Amino acid sequence: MVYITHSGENLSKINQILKVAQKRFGLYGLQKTTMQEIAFDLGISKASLYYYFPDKEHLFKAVVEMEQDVFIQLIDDTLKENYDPIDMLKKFVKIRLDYFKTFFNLSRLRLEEFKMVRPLLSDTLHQLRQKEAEIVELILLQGVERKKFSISNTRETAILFLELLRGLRGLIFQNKELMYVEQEEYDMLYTKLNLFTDIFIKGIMNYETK
Amino acid sequence: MVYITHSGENLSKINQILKVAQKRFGLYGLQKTTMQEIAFDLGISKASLYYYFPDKEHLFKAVVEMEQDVFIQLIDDTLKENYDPIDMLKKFVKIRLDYFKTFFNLSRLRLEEFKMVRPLLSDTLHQLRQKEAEIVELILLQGVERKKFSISNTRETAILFLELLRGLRGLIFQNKELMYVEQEEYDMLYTKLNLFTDIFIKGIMNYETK
DNA sequence: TGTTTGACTTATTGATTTAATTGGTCAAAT
DNA sequence: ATTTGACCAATTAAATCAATAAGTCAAACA
Repeated sequence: MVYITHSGENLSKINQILKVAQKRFGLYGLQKTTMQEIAFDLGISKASLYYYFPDKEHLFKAVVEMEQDVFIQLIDDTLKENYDPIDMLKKFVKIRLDYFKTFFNLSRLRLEEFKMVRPLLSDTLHQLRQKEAEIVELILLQGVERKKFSISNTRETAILFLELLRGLRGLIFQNKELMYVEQEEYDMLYTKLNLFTDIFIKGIMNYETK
Repeated sequence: MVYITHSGENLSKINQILKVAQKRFGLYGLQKTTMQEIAFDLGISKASLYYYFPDKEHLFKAVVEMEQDVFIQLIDDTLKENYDPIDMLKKFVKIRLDYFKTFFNLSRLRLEEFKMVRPLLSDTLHQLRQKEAEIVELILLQGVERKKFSISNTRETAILFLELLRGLRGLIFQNKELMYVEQEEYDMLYTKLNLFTDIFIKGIMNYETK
């Protein structure tokens, strides 16, 4: 994950840096956070920061990757407790929304900046998408196995499902300059997501062996 | 539609202006098109242009409204020939995509500019959304009447369906600076839209009285 | 050897000014 | 009713310069 591999003793230091950086980046975004500020928060010099991370972008990337790991871990843990594919899919939608709620509202990124950052996070975001697709496909496959779902191409369907979720969420930002979302908007989105998920589930249900 | 109501003789002149303006706006967008250029294309002076339209924004708005009228008319005409709700929904999706294909590829707007233009077109776009919602709801209602669909809230479902379409389309622009879309991307989107529409239709189907 | 730092250079950004372009007005002409 | 050249004000684009932040490095330290 991190650019330079460090010895055991300093892993906590890196985590320390990541935590502080996460807070700064979360509050002010990539552009409006300086390396000096992060160093100041840590009580070290800017030069020391560059000992652990080659540049600002790698540090930012490491923070985002850390956040994604937490998200994926949460999904994995929650789905372990569930066994009904339908419930799993619904749970997935909820956890996913909650994650993005905290993620986006912490980082009051301007949409313009998010565009700048995108190429940098391109592969990281791609990996997250892949991981999400795997999770959803797994759920769908379990549904097919138990004769609950009837899906010809589970991979394609999983990706479609995720893109529909993403698309629905994306509509919120269409009129905005800042990426800040009100609670009310999240509630509305959640209602829509549930309505959609119900229809989608019914749309992939197996009615033949009923 | 147009700001000033003119007498019969000059309606063609306004249409003439709209056509020329559409071409210019389509090629270069709102900002990079000057009133002088449009006037030059028409062979009249800039001041004459201001005789027909109070300002640049109203002219632009009139062009967009003209394009929307064409779209709605095409939808209405096509749906008149069809009577199966499922076919109608599929046709709607296709016509809608075709419309936006020509619309977006003509106007190579920068996404940044589109944001600037949005408030100006706010009510116009809202009207189009309303009209689209009416059309889709009508299709759904016909499906319910014929016991083909089972929908508790047709209005809500129609809006959801449209938002899912919009969201899916919106994903294309996420990585772009320019709003130009390759044919290949449209083909992929069309495949996804079809897959989605099939699942959605199955998701609102009535299986009880089968 | 692994870690830290102040002093330094270079690249970006922000503010400011100025010149050029463009949106919009109007009296006069047709 | 329609058209226009001349005009003004507002916006934009380019250029310049100052300030800030990114990133480097030799030396010090543990």
